[in-house]
Amino acid sequence: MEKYFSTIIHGDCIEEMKKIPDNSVDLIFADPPYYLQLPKGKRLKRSNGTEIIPVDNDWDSFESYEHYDTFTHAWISECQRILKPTGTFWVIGMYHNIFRVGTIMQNLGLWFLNDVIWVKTDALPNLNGRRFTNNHETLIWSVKSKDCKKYTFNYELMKKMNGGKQMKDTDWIFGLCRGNERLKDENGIKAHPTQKPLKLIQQVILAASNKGDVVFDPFMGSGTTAVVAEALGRKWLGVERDEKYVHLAINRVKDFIAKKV
Amino acid sequence: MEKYFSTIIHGDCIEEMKKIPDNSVDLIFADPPYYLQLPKGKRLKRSNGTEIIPVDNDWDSFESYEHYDTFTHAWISECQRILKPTGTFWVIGMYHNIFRVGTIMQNLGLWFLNDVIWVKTDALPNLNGRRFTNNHETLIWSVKSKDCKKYTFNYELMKKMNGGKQMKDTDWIFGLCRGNERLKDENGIKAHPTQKPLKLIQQVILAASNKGDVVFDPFMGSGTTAVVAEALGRKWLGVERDEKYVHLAINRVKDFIAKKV
DNA sequence: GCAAGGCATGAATCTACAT
DNA sequence: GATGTAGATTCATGCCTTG
Repeated sequence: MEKYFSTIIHGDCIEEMKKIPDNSVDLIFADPPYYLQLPKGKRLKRSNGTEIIPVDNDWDSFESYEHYDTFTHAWISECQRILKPTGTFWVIGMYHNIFRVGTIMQNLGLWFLNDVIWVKTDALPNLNGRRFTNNHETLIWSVKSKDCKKYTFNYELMKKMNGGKQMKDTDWIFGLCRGNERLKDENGIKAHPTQKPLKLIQQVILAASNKGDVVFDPFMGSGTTAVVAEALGRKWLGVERDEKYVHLAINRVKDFIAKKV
Repeated sequence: MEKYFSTIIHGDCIEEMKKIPDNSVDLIFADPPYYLQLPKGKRLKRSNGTEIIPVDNDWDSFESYEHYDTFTHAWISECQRILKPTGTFWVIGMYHNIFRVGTIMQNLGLWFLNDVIWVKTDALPNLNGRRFTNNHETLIWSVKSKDCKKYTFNYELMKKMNGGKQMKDTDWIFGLCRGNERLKDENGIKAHPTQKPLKLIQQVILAASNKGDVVFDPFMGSGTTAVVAEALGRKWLGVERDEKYVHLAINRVKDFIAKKV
């Protein structure tokens, strides 16, 4: 286990998790593919003619709900296995996928503590006036099983961060990841399509882990979990399937450590 | 069909829906049992010693997730059948049940428009400091199938009600049903454990139906959907299994009509 | 240097119509 | 019916240019 810490493993998360012992991580944060089912190749345009770049990456493509469910069941059951009885497991998603994710979690015996709503402050408006603006994502917060009562939750810290009042599942109000925080490629284009804001992950890690705890992320992407865990003195470990993102995340963490020292 | 309008049918909603023709209702609002899985007989107490009355009614008891799913699949597939291609179907729930409900809806081919968050302004605080305050419920808004594009949505009205800006899925901020609005029995105790606020149902009906449309509610409970539909000039129809609530709702609607005239 | 305004852009299940 | 093209539509934020 120890040899792994503070590294991003390039590989399939299910295969890599199989190498991790039972009951060995304190906190899991997972940002899996959402299976958006957007039409391939079609681009929505703003009135000024600029295009909206959708998430139509290969990693978000599945043949059917059934295929998505099989994949989801596989990685979630590994997460459940490696999670300590005192640990907690977070998954983020949207209405496209979160209901399926939640059902599979319950079927596996994971026990829900909350469904937390990340309310966005600067989401893309609905461009055709046929729906309500899609302005939030949902985080499911769970424990390994119903009888896990002694999980880590820094209630008082959350209360303090919320101005002295008990933090609610709807008090998670953050902007999207943009500006200088958003990683860009050599052409100035966003380097990862779904980079999450530091503040969001920070709140998760502060709420549900302590210094020295092991934080695991099966879909490391641009490495936000790694940077926040490193900054907050947690041990961490991540898996990422796409080599391009592995390099992105490793460099990001290196940069962060270099600037800190 | 016509003979049914503006009535509350006493019976099992699945059996009663079977009598309703295909493609015949414009809007369905459903507030099904949440399957809270609270321990029977246990009562939480406030610090002043008073008891919190939980929802532990028989209608919320199921043997297992599987039984809940079977029941859910049955009533939702009937709703899908009776819904017009131009109509929309709303279901409200919490983290205990909404993920299962959403998965079953997707499996049946219902297509999601939004998941709307009802943010409460006066929810019960978390009493033991082991979770975030549970401050919202989730409404899934859907159409009969993916290809139903011409559904009713009063976009401009919603925008106007939201101060001239596009209404978001997180702009649904209402207090709980309390005070004079909350129905009481002869002893002054709440007459129905989960009575929904008028404002919430009003926003649903205003958003997704027009005058003269048919609104259906398979779990009528205290009759909130009936009262709002009546007030807004919609035709309506409801089913309720518990005879006590049927009488409650009928009297409530009668009172409402009497006061209006 | 500072204020004002221009402009780019965000996990998006788009709609209507013609062929 | 399936497929392709044109069209209408939006809000908050932050960086950058201009004055």
